[in-house]
Amino acid sequence: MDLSGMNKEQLQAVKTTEGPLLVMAGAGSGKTRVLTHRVAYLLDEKQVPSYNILAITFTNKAAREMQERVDKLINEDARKMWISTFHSMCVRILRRDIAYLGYDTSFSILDPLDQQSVVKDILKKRNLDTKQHNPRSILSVISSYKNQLIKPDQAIAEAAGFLDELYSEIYKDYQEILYRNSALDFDDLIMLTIELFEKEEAVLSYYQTRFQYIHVDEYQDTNHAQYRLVKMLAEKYRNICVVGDSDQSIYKFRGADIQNILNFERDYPEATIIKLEENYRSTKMILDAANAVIDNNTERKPKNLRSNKGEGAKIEVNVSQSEREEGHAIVAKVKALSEDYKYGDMAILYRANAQSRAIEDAFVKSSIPYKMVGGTKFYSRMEIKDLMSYLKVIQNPFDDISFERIINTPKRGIGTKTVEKLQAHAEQLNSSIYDAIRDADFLGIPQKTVVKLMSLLDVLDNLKEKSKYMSMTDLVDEVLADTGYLDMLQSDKTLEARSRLENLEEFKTVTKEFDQERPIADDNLFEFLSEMALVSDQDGVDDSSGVTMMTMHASKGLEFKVIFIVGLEEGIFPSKRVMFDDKELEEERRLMYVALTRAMDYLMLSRAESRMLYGRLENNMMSRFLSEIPEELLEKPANQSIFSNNNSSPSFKTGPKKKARIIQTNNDVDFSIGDKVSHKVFGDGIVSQIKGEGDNTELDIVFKTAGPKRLLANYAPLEKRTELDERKN
DNA sequence: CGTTGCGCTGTAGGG
DNA sequence: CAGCGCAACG
Repeated sequence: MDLSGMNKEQLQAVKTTEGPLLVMAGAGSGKTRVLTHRVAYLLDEKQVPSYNILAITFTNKAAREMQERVDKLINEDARKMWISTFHSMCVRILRRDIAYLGYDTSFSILDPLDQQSVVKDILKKRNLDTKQHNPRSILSVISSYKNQLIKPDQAIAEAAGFLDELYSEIYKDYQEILYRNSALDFDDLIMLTIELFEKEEAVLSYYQTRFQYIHVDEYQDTNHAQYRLVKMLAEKYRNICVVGDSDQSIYKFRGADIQNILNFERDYPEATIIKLEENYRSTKMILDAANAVIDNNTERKPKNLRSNKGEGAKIEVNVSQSEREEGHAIVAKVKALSEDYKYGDMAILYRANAQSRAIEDAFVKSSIPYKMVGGTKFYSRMEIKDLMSYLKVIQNPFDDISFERIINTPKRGIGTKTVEKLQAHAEQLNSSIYDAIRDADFLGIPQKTVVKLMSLLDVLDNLKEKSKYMSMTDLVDEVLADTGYLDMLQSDKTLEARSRLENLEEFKTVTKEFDQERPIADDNLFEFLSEMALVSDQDGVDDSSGVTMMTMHASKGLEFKVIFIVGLEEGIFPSKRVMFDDKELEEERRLMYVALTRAMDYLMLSRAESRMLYGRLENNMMSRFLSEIPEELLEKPANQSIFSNNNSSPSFKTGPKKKARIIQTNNDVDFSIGDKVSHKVFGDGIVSQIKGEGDNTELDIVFKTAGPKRLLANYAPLEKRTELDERKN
C-alpha cells in the first residue's frame, strides 16, 4: 500500500489503529485522505476483515466517495464494511430488530411536513391555537428532547412552568401517534437505536463485537444522542477514531454539541491526539483571511493553520446597489473567469436559500449552466407528496399520516366525516385507519362509501404485492394508473395539471437511477423510501459541469477552485436573529470560516447596499465578517471604498415612489355589449353580457388570455378601449 | 361539500 | 414575498 506523499502527522494518524484517537483536522488538511488511507491500512496491512470496520460520515455523498476511494486503494473486497451516515446506519439496525420495541419492521420515516401535520392535529384536538403555539417551535422542543435522550414521561416529570408542561404533554401525544403508525422521525432513528441497545443486550453486543474499528467524521457536529450511540458501540474494543475541527462546528441549531470533541480526552484518557495543521487546499491569501476572521472567536483553542500553496491573488470585493445588480456582477465575473476555470470549478455560497433567487435569475438570463443544491422544493410539491404518500402506505399500511393524504385523492367520495369516524375508531382500537376500515360497516358509514373504501384497500393490497417483484419505476407507473391519479391529471386540461404530470415524469428519473443501482428485491420499496427520506442536500452535488449554488452549510466538506460568497451584510450574515447573542454569533463566524476555506485559488466577497427581502427593501451595513479581514488582503473595487454605504442620500436613491393608489370608479363610463376593454390584471377582452343597473351593473367579459369573468362594472379596474388605442397598438 | 380568494403572519441553517 | 387558515360563495 502506498503511503508516500503523506506528512508526518497524517502518517501517524493512519498508523495509530489501536485505542482511541482524536484527529484535529484543520480545514483542507487532508482529513478525508487520512480517513480513507487509515481504513485501507486496516484492511491491507492489519488484515482486519472489512466486516469489522465502521465509518460514519456526515453525508451519503461522503460515504459513497469514501467507499470508492478505499476500493481504489486496495484490491480485496471491502464491501462488507459499513460506511454510512448516522441516520442510514440506524435505519439498517432498526430494520433488523425494531420489533423488539413494538414497531413494525415496515416503519415509515416522516418528513418535516408530516411532522408538522401531526403536531397540528394534536393542537386541534387540544383546542389550541396554532398561532399561539407555533408547530415549528414545538417540533424543535421535541427534537431537543430526543437529542438529549429524554423520554416523554421524563419530560413531563421534569417540566417546570406552564409551557414546559404543555409541550412535554404534546411530546407524549406525538410519540404515541408515531408509535401507533409505526412511524419514526429523524431524531427517533438515533434515539430508538439507543433504546434498542439498552433493552436488548444481545443486539448491542452483536454490533459491539462486529465493529472493532470505528471512525466518525465531522465529530464536532455530533449531538448528544449520536455521542452516546458511538460511545456504546465503541465500549468493547475502544478502537475509536474521531476526526473533526471545532472551528467548523456549525450545527448547534440542530443539537450539535461542540463539547463532544472538546471532551474527547476526558472520555478516553488514554487517547492519542494528532493535529493536522498543514493546509493543502487554499492559497496563503485565502487562509490568512480565514484565520483572521476565526481569531475573533473567544471560545476556541488557538490553532495555526499553515498554507502549503503559494501566495495567491488578493481577495476581490464586490459592492452592488441591489441584489439584482449583485447577481449580474457575479455572472460577469464568472464569464471572465471561465477563460481559466471550468464552470464546474466555481461555486456561489449564500446564507439562506431565499437568496438564491436573484443570483439564479441573473444566471438564467446569461445562459451560463448552473445547478442548485438543496432547496427541497421539488419534493414538497403536491403531486410528489401524494405519490410518496401512496408509496408509504403501500410499504406501511399503518401510516395514517400518509393514508389521510391519499384516502380521497383523487376524489372518490370519501369525505371528512368518514375519515373522522375512521380516526376515532382507530384510536379506540389503538391501531390505524387501515385496520379501522375493516370495521367500516359498523361505524355508521354509508354503504356506498364502504364499498369505495373496500375497493381502495383492494387496490393498495394489490400494489403491495406488485412492490415485491417490480422495479421502482414500474411500481410508480402502476400506482399512478391503479389509483386513478393519472386519470385525474390527464382529464384535467389545465396548464397546472400538465406541469404536475411533467413533475411526476421527472420523479421517475430518480426511480430509474435507483433501479439501475440495484436488482429487483422484495424490500426495494423500503430501501427506496428510506433513501429518499435520508438524502441530504449535498447528495445533489455531482461532477457534471455548471456553476454550483448552495448555502454555506451545504458547502461543508467540499472544495472549489473559485468561490463567491454573496450577501455579506449585517442582518443577512450574520443573520438578524443572532446579531446580539455572542454564542450564536461565534457559530455564525465559524460558518464564515467554513465558507472562506472552501476556496482553493480565487475568492470573491460580495454585498449589496440594499436588497429586497421578505417583501421589504432593506439597507444593510457591511457584514462585520468582511471588516474582520485585514485590508491588505483585499482587492477593493475601483474608485470605491468598501467600507461605507455609498448612499450619500440614504433611501432616496431607490427610485420614485409609487403613485398613490386612486380608487377608480367607472361611474361615468357606459359599457355596451361588444365593447373592447382592457383589465389591469386580465388584459384585453370583449364585453359579452350586461346585467343589473347602477352600482350593481355586472359585466360578463371574455378575456383573450384569462377567459370569461363576471365583474362589477363600477369597481373593476377596467378601461374601455377606443379606436385611438387600437391604432396605437 | 368543495373550492376559491382574501388577509394575515412569519421570516435560517439540515439529516 | 409566500404559505396558511378561515370565511364566503357556488
